[in-house]
Amino acid sequence: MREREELIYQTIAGTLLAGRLAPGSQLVEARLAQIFGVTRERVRKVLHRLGHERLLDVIVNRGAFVASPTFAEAREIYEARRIVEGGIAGRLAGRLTAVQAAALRVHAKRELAALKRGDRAVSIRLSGEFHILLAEFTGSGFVLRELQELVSRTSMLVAFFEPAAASACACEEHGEILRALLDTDTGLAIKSMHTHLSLIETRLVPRVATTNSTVDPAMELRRAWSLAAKTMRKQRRAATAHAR
Amino acid sequence: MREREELIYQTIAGTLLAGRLAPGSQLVEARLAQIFGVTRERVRKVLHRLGHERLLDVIVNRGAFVASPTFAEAREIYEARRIVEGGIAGRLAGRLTAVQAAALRVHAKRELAALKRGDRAVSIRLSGEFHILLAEFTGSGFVLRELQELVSRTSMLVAFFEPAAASACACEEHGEILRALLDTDTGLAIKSMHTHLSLIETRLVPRVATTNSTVDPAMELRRAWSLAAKTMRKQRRAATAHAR
DNA sequence: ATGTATTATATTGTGCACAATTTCTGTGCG
DNA sequence: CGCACAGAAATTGTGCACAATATAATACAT
Repeated sequence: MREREELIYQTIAGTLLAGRLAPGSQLVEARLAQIFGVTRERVRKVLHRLGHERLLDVIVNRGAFVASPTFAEAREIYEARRIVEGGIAGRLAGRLTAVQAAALRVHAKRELAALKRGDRAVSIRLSGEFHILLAEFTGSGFVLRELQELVSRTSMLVAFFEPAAASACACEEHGEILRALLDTDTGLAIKSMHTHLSLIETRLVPRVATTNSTVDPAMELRRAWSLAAKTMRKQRRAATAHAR
Repeated sequence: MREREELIYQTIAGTLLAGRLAPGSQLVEARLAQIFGVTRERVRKVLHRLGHERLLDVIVNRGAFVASPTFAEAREIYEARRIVEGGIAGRLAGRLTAVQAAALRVHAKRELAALKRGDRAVSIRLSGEFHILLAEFTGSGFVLRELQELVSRTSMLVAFFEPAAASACACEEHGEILRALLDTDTGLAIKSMHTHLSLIETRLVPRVATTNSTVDPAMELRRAWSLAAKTMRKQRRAATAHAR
């Protein structure tokens, strides 16, 4: 029962992060409960958790709504990232262990490869992971969690404000950051991180009230849920097969 | 009813932050509900929230326990602070507005005054607020919230690992940070913030299993609650008096 | 005496029914 | 037509009873 709740969380969060749900639309507890085949209390808890993480706006006595970030909020998120990732870069510069440096180098190589063969999906994923990787290398669980939250919210912003196309970090910039980190030039590392994030930020374009997709959010979630359930069954089957 | 819940949260959080509760001791829902005069569900929600903020360890099917941080975790918190406050300092250096600079200057003056007249309570409060103030000046609500959480956890650590005495930041160090921020020397600002935090960290002393205070945590909370209720009544009376 | 199975107790977790609140809808009135 | 207002409908919020679980206590066998 407990893992079911986690799976529901993952499903809703994933759908949200992918930007498949229209900002401002309400997620009705009873409806979702029916879809996921659980009681309302389970859904309720998940919704409040997502509210705490600011992926949903939950308003008392009114319900949970898909967050509809303003452009100003978007810029605030990027500013926050400059601050904490700047801090990370500053702390990491000249202090990377050999294995960390190696890991970053192979990561950079994979990024480049994905880019060259035009695999956009992988490219996006890897370019996000680069930043997470740096956070991990600080050794601070707190910092890691924070950055994960920031990256999550960034994904949501990108889905709403970025005109369909690019959305992977420019991978040479990652290379440059890595080079600065390997050197002992703290100032350069911070600066290249700052400019990198600012560059990504400029890709956002302010648009007014995107009232697109009048679709019922429940529909989208039902789809995501059936998909999740299917992959779970597959995994479970593989696990039991492997257990022999 | 809603404000009651918030007041309960504040009461427990405050007692926790002051280090009045023995690490590891359990907070039983039913007991607290009785003390605070609410149903178990209200208390339950507050406890889980505190768990999310890591002031309590909540374990499924077992309950909520006062966090008992290890020394290693303590050091991790300080490292996290170096990273994010380093980031803040780096972002703020040479960018403070006139009013921000002024505010920091009067703050520094007040700190010095409190220190000189030996008012330890005010001194501690002000030295904490200095850091929060800097976070505010980034203009990022996210960063502010993060730092507040870090400072909260620091308070708890100090209560457990610091040998009774000092626990206010050395105020000349704040002065030095301020000076670096007013200048445009980013590197210096970051460095002075780092050394400042490291210096505070060295005041912690690792001690094993402080099995002190076998007192019932509920007792302590009852006391805190009656105090909170009293001050609330006083405030309310003042408010109605003022309304005439 | 010691270790183990078993019952008892204490505590948390959950479903459900109902209360409280907000939103929608229709109606009367100017 | 516009607007206030009352009632209905939809939705969230909460207390409570009981289920599930973990811990403590007890009995029992070796």
